[in-house]
Formats: sequence, C-alpha cells, structure tokens
Amino acid sequence: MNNQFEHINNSHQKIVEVARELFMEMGYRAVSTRKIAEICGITQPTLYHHFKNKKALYVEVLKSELLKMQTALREIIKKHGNDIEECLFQVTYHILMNKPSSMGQMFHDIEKELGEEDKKEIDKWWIESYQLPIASIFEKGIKEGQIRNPIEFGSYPIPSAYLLLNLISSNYRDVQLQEHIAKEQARFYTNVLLYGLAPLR
Amino acid sequence: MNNQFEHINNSHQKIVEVARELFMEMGYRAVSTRKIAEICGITQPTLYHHFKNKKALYVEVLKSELLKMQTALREIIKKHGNDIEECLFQVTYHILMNKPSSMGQMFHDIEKELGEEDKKEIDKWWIESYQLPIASIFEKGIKEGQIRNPIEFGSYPIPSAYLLLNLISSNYRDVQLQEHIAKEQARFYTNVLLYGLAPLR
DNA sequence: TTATGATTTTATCAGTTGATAGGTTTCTGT
DNA sequence: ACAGAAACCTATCAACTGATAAAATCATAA
Repeated sequence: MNNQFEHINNSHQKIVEVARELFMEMGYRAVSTRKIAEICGITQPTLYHHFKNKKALYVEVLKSELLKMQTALREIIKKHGNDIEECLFQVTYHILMNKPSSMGQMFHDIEKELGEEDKKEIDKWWIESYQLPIASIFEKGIKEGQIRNPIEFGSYPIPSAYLLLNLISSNYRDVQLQEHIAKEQARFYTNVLLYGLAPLR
Repeated sequence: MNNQFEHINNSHQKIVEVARELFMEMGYRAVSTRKIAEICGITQPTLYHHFKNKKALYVEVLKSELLKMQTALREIIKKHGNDIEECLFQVTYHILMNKPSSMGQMFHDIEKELGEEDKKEIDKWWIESYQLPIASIFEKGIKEGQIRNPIEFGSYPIPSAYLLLNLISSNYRDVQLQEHIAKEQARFYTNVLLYGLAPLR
C-alpha cells in the first residue's frame, strides 16, 4: 500500500546492489557514477538524490556487505560451535565463496579513498563482522584446550583470526572459485591452520 | 664519459623509481602521469618520450619490482636452504618487509588494468620471482621428510607456496611493519604453517 | 663550428569525471 | 482535486585525465 516507501526502497536498494557488484569487481576509482546509473536504468544526477556523493554510496555498499557477512558468520558459528575444526572449515568455506572478489582492493579503497570518519565507522563494522566472530572461535578453542597455549605459541584469538583472514582474503588470481574447489581449498587451509605442514613426530 | 647514456638512464631510472613508489602506494588509477612527472621534476609530456604510455611504465615498474624480489629470495634460499624452518622464516620476513604496501591492489591492477599480452608476461615474471623459489623450499622439504606427504595431506609444493604467499601478501591494514613486529609476525606465520595451532597429542 | 639526434618544453586536445542548478513528473495524504 | 513532497530528468560546469604536435634546448660527433 505504501507505494512511496516501496519505490524509495526499490531504487535505493537497486543502486546499492549494482554499486556493490561494480565496486567490488572493479574498485572504487574504476567505477563511475554514470556507469552505476546506466545499469540501474536511471540518469547519473538521480544518484545524487539518493546519496550525498560517491563516497557515501561506497560506504553504504560496504556496510551492507559487512552486515550480510556478520549475519552469516554468526549463524555458522552458532551451528557448528561445538566442533572447532568443522566450524573453522565452514567459516573458511563461506568466506571463500561469498567474499568480494578482491578484498585486497577493498581494503585499499577503504584506506585510501575514504575520510577519517568513514574509515573509523567501517572499521567498527569490520571488527563486528569478521574479527570478533572468528576470534571467538579461537577463544573457545583455547579455553577447551583445542588450541595451543597462546602464551607459549603466540596463538592469541585476534592474531589467529587475522592469520586465517589473511589466508582467505588474499588471492593472487581474482578467479571466482567453484564450489568443490573452494571446499578443497577450505579443507586444506583448515588442516594446515590446525595441524601444520610438518609431519607428526 | 658517455654522458648521454648516463643521462638517459638517470631520467629513465628516476621515473621508474618514482612511479613504483606511487603506483604501489596508491594504485594504478589513483596515480596520474602529471603527478609522477611533477615529483621527477620534469613535465608530463616528457614521460611519453621515455615510455610509450602509462601502461608501459606500469609494466616496467612491475618488472623491476619482481626482479628485485627474485634476486633476494634466491639469495636467502641459497643461504638457508639446509634448514627449512629458518629458510621459511627468512623468506617470510623478507617479503613482509620489502613487499609493496598493498599487494592485493597490485594484483587487482595487473588483472584489470593491463592487456592480455602484458598480463601473460607479468605472470611469467611472477612465477619466476615468487612461486618457483618458494615452491622449491617445500619441494625439498617433502623429499627430505620435513613436510607431510602431499598425497595424504594435499601439501603439494605449489599450493603450499600460495598458501604462504596468501598469508603474507594480504594485510587488512596497509601499515608499514616495523622490524621487530615483522619478525614476530614472520615467526608466528612460520610456526603455524609448520606445526599448526592445535596442541600436540 | 656545425649538423644530427636525443631530450625536454609549451600549447593543446578530446574525453571522462564528480557534482550542481533548475525544471518536470510522479506519488501521497488530505 | 489539490498541495506538497519525493523522484527523476535535462543541461551544464569545472577539474582532471592520457595523449599528441610542434617548437626549443642540449649534448655529441664530425
């Protein structure tokens, strides 16, 4: 019934969706406001009715991206929280399949293209979406003795989380992973992370 | 005596150096030919006397960057080749300290901004500079029983090399690492890579 | 000295970019 | 039906981009 509201949401949401696809694929600089508008089927100045400027649109894209990941990771951790190996595998697999094609590019854009205030806000969202959920897995693992003693090995939850995230988020080829290959890769990552490449002595 | 030759080299080399710093820090798109020229102390059209176009300059920057890394890694491997743990640590530490501040951005630029023929050439150089040297460490480790059986664990040399490279090359913060922090991080990476986060049973 | 070629400069172009002003259409609540 | 707001459009701007043409400077070899 509230056609106005739906209409706003439709345009707004479509712009964010299109922008996310382009920004994450090509990077902030390589995507023009005209290209976004064209794909949305609107004219370029209309974008500026929905968003203050290009940066604001990018920030909104990042927020929606991070929020989606936060929801998904919490779900996975709730489901497999009792089995740390399976939990890490599922998290790794999910990120591999659903992350932006080039997270390195995304981090670079956040660092170089946004202002201080935006950066801080995105940082907050990033921590809640990626860092805390994954660190919580390792924290539980340490408590239950499935992860080495951090004091001896340096395996504190947050550094461990970043180690896993670095492992996942970088990819020297930007290829989109196929399902079974991503599963294989996630399994390899998880195995190495937990048990290492050296044979048991 | 050959003043002409020196002069060419001076300009040429200075342009490449300045361009490398800017390209690696800001990314291909964010660096204008005018900015490079300004820092070099020359006018922008002069760049086009030394390089066919912006892309050609970027390719040259990448080549010099990769060549430097190739030389360094071969040196390290020759020196510590008999001790796989120390060798991996030294390689990890060296890359952490000397890599471009954002390798993710670099990969993205290679993938999206270069043509097919340039991409293939850079790929060749990349393999010789990073992939083969690091894979050779794991290959030796497998032969000598310091790395698990690849058939059982999936720890083939090249996937293992990429695992380590992914670990190193990504950094969600683009901060320049300080020496002792990089050493600590390299040690942590090497330890996890070889022995895993799970305690020995 | 002088001719030649390498190097660099000035002037300029055409295309793209993010952004704004001002008018027009569309929708909504009364 | 109508007032007001929201959504969208046309036209346009100033800045910046990579690139080229043509002239000027410079070093070098004869």
